[in-house]
Amino acid sequence: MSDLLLQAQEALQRQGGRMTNQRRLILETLVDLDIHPTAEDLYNLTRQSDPSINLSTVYRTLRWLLDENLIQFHAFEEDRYHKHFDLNPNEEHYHFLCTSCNTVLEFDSQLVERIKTSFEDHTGAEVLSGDVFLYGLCAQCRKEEADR
Amino acid sequence: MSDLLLQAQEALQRQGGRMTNQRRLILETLVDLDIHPTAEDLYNLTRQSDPSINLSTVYRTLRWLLDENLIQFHAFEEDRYHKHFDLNPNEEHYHFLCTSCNTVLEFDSQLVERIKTSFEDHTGAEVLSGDVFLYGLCAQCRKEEADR
DNA sequence: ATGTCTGCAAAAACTTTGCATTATG
DNA sequence: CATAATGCAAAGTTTTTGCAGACAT
Repeated sequence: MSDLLLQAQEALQRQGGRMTNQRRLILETLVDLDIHPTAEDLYNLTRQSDPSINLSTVYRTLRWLLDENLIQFHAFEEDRYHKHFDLNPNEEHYHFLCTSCNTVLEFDSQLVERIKTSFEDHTGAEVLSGDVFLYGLCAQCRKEEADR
Repeated sequence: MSDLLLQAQEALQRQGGRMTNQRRLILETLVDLDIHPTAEDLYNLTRQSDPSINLSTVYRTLRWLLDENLIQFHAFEEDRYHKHFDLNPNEEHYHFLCTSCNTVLEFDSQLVERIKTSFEDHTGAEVLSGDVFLYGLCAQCRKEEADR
C-alpha cells in the first residue's frame, strides 16, 4: 500500500477518524496521478468511480490532508484560481512549469539544501521547508517555437 | 523616479493608456512598501490618501501590472486566500516566510542560477524565471520559542 | 473631443460551513 | 449504537466584469 494511504490510516486511527469509501477513493486517485490536480480535477476523476461523490467531500479531504501535513499545495503563477495538490512534502522535489503547455516537471537538487543552510547561517533562522519553482519552456515547446 | 513608475509610464505610452491619479497612487504605494501587500492591503493603504479609490481599481491595476510583467505575485502556503504582490521579477531575490510571525525576509543566492542551468542541461528546457520559498522560524521567533 | 479609466454593483470563481442523513468502527 | 463523515444547499471570501459617468491626452 502506498505511503499516503498508510499515513492517512495512521492519522485517522490516532484521532478516531474513519476511513470512508470517499476518502479512500480520493487518496488512491491522488496517489495514482503524476500530475498535480486541482480540487476540481480530483472531483472529476473520482466521480468516474463514484458518481455520488461531492465536491465538498473532496475539499474537506484535501483540507484535512493539508492540516495533517500529508500533502502540499502550490499556486502556480499562471493559474490564478486553482491550487494544485501534491504528495509527500518530505521527499524533497521541486517544480518546473512550462508556460506554454502547462506541463509540470519535477526535479531534485542538492543545491537547495545548501541554500537553506546558507540562509540559516546568515540570519539565525531555522528553515523547516522550502519550495523552488522554475518557469520557462520545456524542450518540446522550445523545439516547436524554433520550428516556426 | 522609480523603475516601476517609469516602466509603467512607458507601457502606457506604448498602448495608448493613461496615467491616472489612482494608478499613480497605487504604483507609488507599491514602490514605497517593503512588505508584500495583498490587494486588500494596498486598497487600505491607498485609501488613506484617496478615500474615493475603489477595490476594483486596485485589482484592475494589479492585473494589468501582472500582465505587463511589471510585478509578480506569490501565494504563500499559509495564506490560503490572499496573493501577495511584489516588484521587480527581474532583480532576482527570494523569500523566507516565518510561519510564526508571518514576517517575510528576502534573500539572494547565486546557487539558484546554478539550479536553473543544471535543470536546463538535464532537460533541454529553457528556464525564464524562478522562485524560491523557504519556510521556518525567524531568529526572533526561534529565540522566543527557546525562552518558553 | 475621444476613448480610456473609474466607481459602483452585481456576478463569477473558488472554498467553507450548517444541517439532516448515512454509515463506519 | 454512538458519532464521524457525507451530500446538499447556502454562505463566505477573493477576484472579475458590465455599465454609466468622469477624466487624461
